[in-house]
Amino acid sequence: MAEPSIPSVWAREAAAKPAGLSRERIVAAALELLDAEGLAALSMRSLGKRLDAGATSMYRHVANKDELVELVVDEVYGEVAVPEPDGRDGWRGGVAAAARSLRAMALRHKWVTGVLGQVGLAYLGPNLALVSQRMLDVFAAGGFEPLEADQAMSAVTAYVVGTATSEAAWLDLVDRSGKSEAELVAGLRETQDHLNETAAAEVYDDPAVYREDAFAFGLDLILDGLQVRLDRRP
Amino acid sequence: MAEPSIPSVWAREAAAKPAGLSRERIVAAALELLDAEGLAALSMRSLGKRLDAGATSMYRHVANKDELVELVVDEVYGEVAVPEPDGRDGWRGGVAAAARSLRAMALRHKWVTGVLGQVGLAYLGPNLALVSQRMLDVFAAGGFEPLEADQAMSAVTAYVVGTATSEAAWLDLVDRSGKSEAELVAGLRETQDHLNETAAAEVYDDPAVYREDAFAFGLDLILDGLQVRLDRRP
DNA sequence: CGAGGATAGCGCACACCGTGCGCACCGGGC
DNA sequence: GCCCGGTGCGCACGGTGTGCGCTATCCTCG
Repeated sequence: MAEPSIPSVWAREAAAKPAGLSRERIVAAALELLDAEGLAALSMRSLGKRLDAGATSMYRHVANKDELVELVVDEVYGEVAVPEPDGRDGWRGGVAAAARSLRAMALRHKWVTGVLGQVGLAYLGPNLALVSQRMLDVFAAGGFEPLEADQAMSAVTAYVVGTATSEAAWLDLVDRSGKSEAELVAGLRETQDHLNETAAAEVYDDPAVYREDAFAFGLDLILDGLQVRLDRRP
Repeated sequence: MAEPSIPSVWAREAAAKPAGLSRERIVAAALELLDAEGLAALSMRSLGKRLDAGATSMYRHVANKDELVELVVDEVYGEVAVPEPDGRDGWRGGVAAAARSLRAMALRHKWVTGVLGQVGLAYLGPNLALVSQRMLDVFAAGGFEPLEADQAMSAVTAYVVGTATSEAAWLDLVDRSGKSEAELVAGLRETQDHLNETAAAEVYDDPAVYREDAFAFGLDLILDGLQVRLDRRP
């Protein structure tokens, strides 16, 4: 108010609203929108609204909606942490940590798995490539041959992504239903007569804990399988 | 041609164009369309055209487009073959066969993985439920406890679906590009400097064989891991 | 300082989407 | 013969991604 007019105007322009669009700002806004409202709620129009921009203004900075989404996917891949090769937990600890980090990312951004199924990422971004490379390094440091390392990495990521996909879909269903996870399980068990599979899960108080244990179980299977392969060496 | 006229007319009505819409006919047409042109090409309008029907005529038989898609998904799950428990290949052979069958189905219908990522199948259809149940039976017959069997099945299907998702996306990209798989790999290796992961794959003449070997590798990891668990028993 | 060209943003328009609604028709029971 | 439940359809509405051409702004060069 009573500030000297010139700097205050400048400051307000710069701080409150970055004014100009830019690739970064667009990607950041899209990420916010996706996290807050899900994949279906991301449209160029809604994104424009969030940026105080017109519906087609983003096309100066981004070729497609598809390209935009790929950029956001790569952005969140930047959150995945892969330990250094030769870390003190060995290859097994390193791979497990990376897998958990990937899973955590996918559950933090429940829409990613939906995108992975939909769009065959045309050009994998730098962050995704980095994660792959670093996982390969961990396997290599563990003594796996390049071909083995490649296939092992594919197996681990396929498992993690597969798990996360089904979990994300389930969680999405849960909070679209409005009920709690436990209630919904109970309800399903009534309507579907054969579901003795999840019957096994009822010993768990907390469904989230069950899901986490199930994930760890499957991950251990793969890691044990890799260990077997290592032990069979000359 | 020279048939008695009355039965021939009747036959033509019944065989050539079933005339009336029905859930089955709609689902069958949707499946054809999906297999032929992919998920993006399925719209109520295009489906109506294929059925010589109006765009909204299907809504008498199907609640939603989402429900329709779920029906089609369950339909193709009917193609998945799970061996009898106690088959002569043991639990390991049975699970492997089921996994291969599931993978083959997903690659025959490249759009399914896209759907699995998108829609949290609200009510799993009978065929899907049957496949799950039969896989559980195979594990049970192999001596796994119910909880273990449940988690093992989840792990295997997560791995298979995860693999199929990334393969389907890749294959989709391939034939959208118009080039051959080998050409596209070569092209990508030039633009992306770090891809020494797939570098390992170049020893293979046939990319399809590589993909199959990679799948078998990961599946064996899981099965070995399960064997370890079994051997560790009292 | 003034002019000119690049570029960002926007509004409009187009073709397409899922789907609610009410009308027309048609086959079977009283 | 009449009625009536259900089937199919056309229309319309609000939404989508995005191509196109206008305007306004800002940077550069004379």
